Amino acid sequence: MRLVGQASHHYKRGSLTGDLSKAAHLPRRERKKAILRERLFDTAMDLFETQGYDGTTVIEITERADVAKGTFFNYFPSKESVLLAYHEQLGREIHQRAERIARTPLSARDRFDRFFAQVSKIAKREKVRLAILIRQVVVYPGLVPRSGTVEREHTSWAFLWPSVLAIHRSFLEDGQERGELRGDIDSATAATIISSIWATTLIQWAFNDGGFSLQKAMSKRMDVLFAGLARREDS
Amino acid sequence: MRLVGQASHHYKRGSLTGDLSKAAHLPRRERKKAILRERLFDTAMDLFETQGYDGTTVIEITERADVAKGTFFNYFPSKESVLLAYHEQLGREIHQRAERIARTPLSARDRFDRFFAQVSKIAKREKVRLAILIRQVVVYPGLVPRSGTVEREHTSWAFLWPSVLAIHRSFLEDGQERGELRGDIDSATAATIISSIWATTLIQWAFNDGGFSLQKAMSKRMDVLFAGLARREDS
DNA sequence: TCATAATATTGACCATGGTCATTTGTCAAC
DNA sequence: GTTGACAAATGACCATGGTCAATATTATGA
Repeated sequence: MRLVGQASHHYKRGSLTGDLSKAAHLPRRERKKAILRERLFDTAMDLFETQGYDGTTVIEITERADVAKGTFFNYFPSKESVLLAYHEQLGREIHQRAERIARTPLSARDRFDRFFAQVSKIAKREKVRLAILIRQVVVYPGLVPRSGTVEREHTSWAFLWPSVLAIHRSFLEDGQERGELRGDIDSATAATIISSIWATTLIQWAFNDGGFSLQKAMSKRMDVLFAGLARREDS
Repeated sequence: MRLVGQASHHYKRGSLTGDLSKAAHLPRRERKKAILRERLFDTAMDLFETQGYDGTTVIEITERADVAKGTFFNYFPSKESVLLAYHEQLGREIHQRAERIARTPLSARDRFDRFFAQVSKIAKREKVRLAILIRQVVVYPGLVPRSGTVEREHTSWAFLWPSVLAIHRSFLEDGQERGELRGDIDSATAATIISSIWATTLIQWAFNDGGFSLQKAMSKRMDVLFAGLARREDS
């Protein structure tokens, strides 16, 4: 238990909602509300990071944020939902990178490799928090995206899957390089496979306290996936 | 929430510990202890199945089993640990099948297919319980096997991974068919990939209330894995 | 049969996540 | 200013998972 992490505070505050810069023109009530939510989020995540999720009580959070216990639940429906907010934030950041990569003229494999590099960087930065997230809510039904048809098919790792899907699709739709991937595999299947491998690798990495190179491990597995398990005649 | 399932009671009782048949010659104390543990396990799982995990309190379990609340914690260190016991039981059953298949003279793909068929059957039988298990503890660190070196590398889905590994290894060590799989892929990597795909597929299936053919879905994904994502020159 | 030790059962007790009626604060209209 | 309507903060309260010292039960030996 416990998962006490070294308190690394290089986390960019204020990124929970992108609106906080715009928040200046909001009515005072709204502005204060947003600020307090942010403060609760930051306080909670900091405590999670230093004391672990289970080792942190809601009262600790609210005392440090200097509000009453009940106030916390005005802003977050549950203790766990703080992690859900974190999950969304992480997903947004990752997806932004993915979208940029999807527009880059590279081979399929190179696009994925670049994506892995980016995610690895983020994972390294978020190590402790990621481990907490994984332990606590990764398979949680609350993370299942309920929107689109395709999305509904995917159950966990909501924060990776859309990005992988975007990259894979971009490749298929990208006339100039069509044909480098097998055409008979639908995007959803490919994305599911890739992100499930990612998920497993990330879990291993997080629980291993970052004891191996995430990028190398993932690259090795992608080698296998690209080339296939079966022995090839032409080799 | 809730996950109320149709109460399907075709679950073989008394299989929590294989010793229960032998239990007849145990001293009375030991025998009673084993029986009570079994009763608590069965009662708990039945309630989980009908009312969901969160919808069942420990008091409900103990009242139905006609003991005091504290007694429960003499037999299980936590409510969740009932699910851990279930997880182990499931793992044992699956692994037995895997070992038998590993000794069967079939091609690599056929061995895996047969294994999938078996697991699919078990999954169908255990549908509700499996969903509960997944929701509650699948990624839980308590499930990480801490023994062997290789095992420690794998983080979740402990109940699938050893089986997949066994089959894959059996194939590699099986002289008569060596060469059908690429030889440069180590067993652990292959097993990780396969079981992570399995995990994702199972999660999707369980949360989809068994709304698609587990076997077909898995087969499709294995096709991709065996052939590889990259376009092949010789096709 | 009794005394003693070993073990199992019990329920009062605690900590904590979460609820909700009540209180406090904010803002606009007059 | 004063008032009233709305929103937010508050902490007493509840439910439940888990602990533990006290009690009851069973086994053993004389």
